[in-house]
Amino acid sequence: MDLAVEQQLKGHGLQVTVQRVAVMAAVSARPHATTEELTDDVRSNIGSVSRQAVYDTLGIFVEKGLIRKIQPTGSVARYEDRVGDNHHHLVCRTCSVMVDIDCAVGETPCLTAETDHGFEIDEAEVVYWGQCPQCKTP
Amino acid sequence: MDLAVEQQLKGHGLQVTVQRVAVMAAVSARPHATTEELTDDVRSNIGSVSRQAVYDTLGIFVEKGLIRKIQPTGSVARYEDRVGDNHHHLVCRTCSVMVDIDCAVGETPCLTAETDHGFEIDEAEVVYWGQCPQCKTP
DNA sequence: CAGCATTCTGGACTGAGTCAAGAGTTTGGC
DNA sequence: GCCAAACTCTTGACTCAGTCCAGAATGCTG
Repeated sequence: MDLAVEQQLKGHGLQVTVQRVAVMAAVSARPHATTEELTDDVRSNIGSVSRQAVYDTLGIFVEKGLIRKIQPTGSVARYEDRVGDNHHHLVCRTCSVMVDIDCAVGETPCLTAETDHGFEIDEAEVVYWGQCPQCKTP
Repeated sequence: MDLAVEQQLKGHGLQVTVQRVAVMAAVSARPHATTEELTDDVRSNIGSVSRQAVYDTLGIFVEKGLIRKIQPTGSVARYEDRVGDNHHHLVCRTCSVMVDIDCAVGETPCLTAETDHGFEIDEAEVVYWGQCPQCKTP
């Protein structure tokens, strides 16, 4: 699987380094993790990384479309490796837990606004706010 | 119109102060403004405010449902007074300009995921990413 | 108009994220 | 295999949004 990551990186003209492979692995292993969490995970895998390397790597991955960055209101940046499919997120207002949710309306849903304001829309990001099962007290 | 704001505040058990009225006026006058922009607007209206008063007031208004806070990935917090209706946002990836867009799918759209994961969903927030007319160079 | 609760002010502080320069790795050509 | 050039990582200083706190000021109720 590291081989697959290497191919991905090379395919985008990026050098293959232990840091990058570890960051990609961390994002895959723990979806919706914050930069700090990812840094910790990478450290426990390869010993040490600088914060800057993680930020840098995440930024490049996002730019290349390998991962997605999400930042709901009131949260710090989070990353996930599910790209290309059309899924959205459920966020608990109380505990901030975030879960994936597949869009029920087909391939690229909610893009019904496409024609407005002269914008050229390339992505619809949907966040559902509510209470998770644990937090909605009975 | 200040009277209406006063009624709103009192109705929610809040004291009426010049700062609060001015903050509400600023949010109404300039939708999608950042805290800094709002602070500037308030200052030019009533002379001076502390940053803390603005943060505090905005926080209370959001909590009471008088305004809405939005924070797309990579942006600082922004506020708007359009609440209750169901509209979404178009954000330009290049210049970060943000415009309102009415949902084309009816009253509370995109809530088709309602049944999943045991969440109790109360709001669907939709952000369309793309290029605004100015930024999509021809 | 007096007293109390709420709100505002000012200043110090936190923490995510950025910048920049130099050291260390990768990589592709020899 | 080896070397230079390009890329990437490290380190440390820095920015900036947002928070915390204690004391002063203001709005509200009787």
